[in-house]
Amino acid sequence: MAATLKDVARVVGIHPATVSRALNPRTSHLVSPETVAKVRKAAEALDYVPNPMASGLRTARSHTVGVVIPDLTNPLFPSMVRGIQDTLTRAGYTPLLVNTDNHPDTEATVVGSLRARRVDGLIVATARREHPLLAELGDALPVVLVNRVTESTALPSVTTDEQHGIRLAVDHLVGLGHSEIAHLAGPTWSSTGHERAQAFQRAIRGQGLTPAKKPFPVTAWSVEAAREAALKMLRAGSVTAVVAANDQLALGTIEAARHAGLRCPRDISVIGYNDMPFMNLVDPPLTTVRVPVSDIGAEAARLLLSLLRDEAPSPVKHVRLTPELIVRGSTAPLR
Amino acid sequence: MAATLKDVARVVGIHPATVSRALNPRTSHLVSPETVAKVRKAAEALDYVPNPMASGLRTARSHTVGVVIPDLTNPLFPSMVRGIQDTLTRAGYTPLLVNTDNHPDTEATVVGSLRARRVDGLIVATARREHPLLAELGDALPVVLVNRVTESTALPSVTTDEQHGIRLAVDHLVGLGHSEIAHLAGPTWSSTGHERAQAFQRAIRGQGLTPAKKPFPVTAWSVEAAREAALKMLRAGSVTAVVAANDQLALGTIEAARHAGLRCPRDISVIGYNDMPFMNLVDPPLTTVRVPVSDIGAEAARLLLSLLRDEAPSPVKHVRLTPELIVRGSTAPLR
DNA sequence: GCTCCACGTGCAATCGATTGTTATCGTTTG
DNA sequence: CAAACGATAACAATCGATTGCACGTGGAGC
Repeated sequence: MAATLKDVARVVGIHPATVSRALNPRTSHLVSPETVAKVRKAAEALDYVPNPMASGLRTARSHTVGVVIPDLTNPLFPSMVRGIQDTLTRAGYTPLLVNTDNHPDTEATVVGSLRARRVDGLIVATARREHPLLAELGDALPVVLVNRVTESTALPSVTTDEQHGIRLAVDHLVGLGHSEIAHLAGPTWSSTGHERAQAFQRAIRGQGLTPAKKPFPVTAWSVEAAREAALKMLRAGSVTAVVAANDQLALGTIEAARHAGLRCPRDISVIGYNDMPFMNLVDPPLTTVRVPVSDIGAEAARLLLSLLRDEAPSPVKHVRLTPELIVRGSTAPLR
Repeated sequence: MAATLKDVARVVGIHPATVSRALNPRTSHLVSPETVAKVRKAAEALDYVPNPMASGLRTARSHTVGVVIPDLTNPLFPSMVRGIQDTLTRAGYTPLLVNTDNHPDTEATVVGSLRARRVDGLIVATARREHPLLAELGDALPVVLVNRVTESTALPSVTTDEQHGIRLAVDHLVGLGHSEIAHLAGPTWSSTGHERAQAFQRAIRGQGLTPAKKPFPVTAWSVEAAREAALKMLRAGSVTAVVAANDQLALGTIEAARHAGLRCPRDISVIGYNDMPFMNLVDPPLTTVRVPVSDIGAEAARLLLSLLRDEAPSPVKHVRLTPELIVRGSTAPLR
């Protein structure tokens, strides 16, 4: 049905190989300009579209990139995926999206299916601090980590400056007069959870305060997990403000506070992290650290593309973007 | 690097063609059980994974499906996409996701890229009532519409019962004592906008009421567009309740009401449609018609898979799922 | 007037899997 | 005893694009 190189060649009256060279920008200098013009015209007329399976078979490159995320329905990821998609597509690559649901087994399966599809590279948003699989993958094909990183191996990554983000949050609260500030930490297996917790300690000490008791890490990045942990935290001691490790945890904290008879922001201030969609419309509108999610995706795609282009192995590169504080209604001056 | 059929054949000491037949469940009956067993073992040992580009080239099937959505960052779609992904993946197909941003030109481009990739079929969530491109596509390959349908041509589809959903909303409001109920309609180019508007008229008349003045269609499914249209609507006459054509429009309506000095639900009740994530956390928690978004996706994928399997053209099939009313805080009895 | 080179193009092999046709073998049967 | 048969498996062609190599032509240089 669809036209092939041979069809174009027949129309122009030349050999298919010449048509191939003429149409490929990298080799078209080998063909006379007149022939190139004729080939272009004929290809256009036949609406010739190269068959990626044929060229992929020959060149062993699929022009396809695997994108591994925990779960597309987590509102953090759609923007990131858009950033990735837009950048990859513009460069002629097709992203293949898979979800791991944060299960290492599922991850192994879906990554397997990506490799079966012969993806040229991977963008991985599911890194854990300990993550043996990633080391393996990094040896086999270009891999870029987004958002989270791993300690298992050195891989290029695009992340944000957690240190800075958390400091913005803490400084904001201190500026409002708070001194009894607690951190509801993310899962410790996640680099973001870990780094934000450390950044919190540093920021607090930087303000001449002492960290509230012990850290309160949750087991999952979910509203439900946060609710329970926050309840314990609130019972554990007097706290007038909470820096949550992400927006879900902040929402859970607010619910827990409400459950404990505290009103936010009147009795307790809460700050989130990420600024997911609709966080301006929840009750109360959430003060949060905004992460340039779409840019992270775009940057990761660019990084991977550069890896795919270069033959020579380049030094492992880390890109860090800067978050900003968005002040809304969930934080208020200490009364 | 990776093992091929030939490698497996060499290990077993037979011809590659036989290995191919042994490994393919559809042809393995042509090979003796003992050979099949030996082949399976060798394939396992070499960790042979078939090259989809090679088999796709030969069979002219990519085992790939295009999924065309307006915009992944619209919270309605991630769930739908998950439903599609999970179902397709289980069946050995890989979804290729593209965004059109509701631009027909962008759509033409991205659909073009899908066809260049030789997708075996399409799942399209961007149908407009007038949509010439869809007729063309439907002739060229299997296409299933989701959520929205078109009048340009008859294509299989998976949608919800708008009639029923809107009736649930209207009946709820009437039950609360409202009689001056308006509809903030979606764009008329969208079948959902159109059908919900018609369903509204019917439901109102079914309650023995008269529809409030004229319809108020917005130009886009956005909070901003809704805000403006809702302002005009509120000025146009007394209204105690609004059925919005989707959640974004409901949010815009609530903002407009607030701007006009009305409190929701005290002075005005508002109902949304879809029940996007976080609609339980906005202020006030949104009463809305919940659509089984993930099921829609899964059902569409199943429908497409059946089309891909059958050689014989089957009659065009339409699946309709039933929505339900979720009552929250944005509706209250008429005072 | 000859060699040599550069340029443009053709030729043919190749990527890995699939599939229609053919060959082989052991067995059965008239 | 030969032909026929069924079951396996080998052979070879094919899908469409790419690419190393060979070939021919025309022009430059001596």
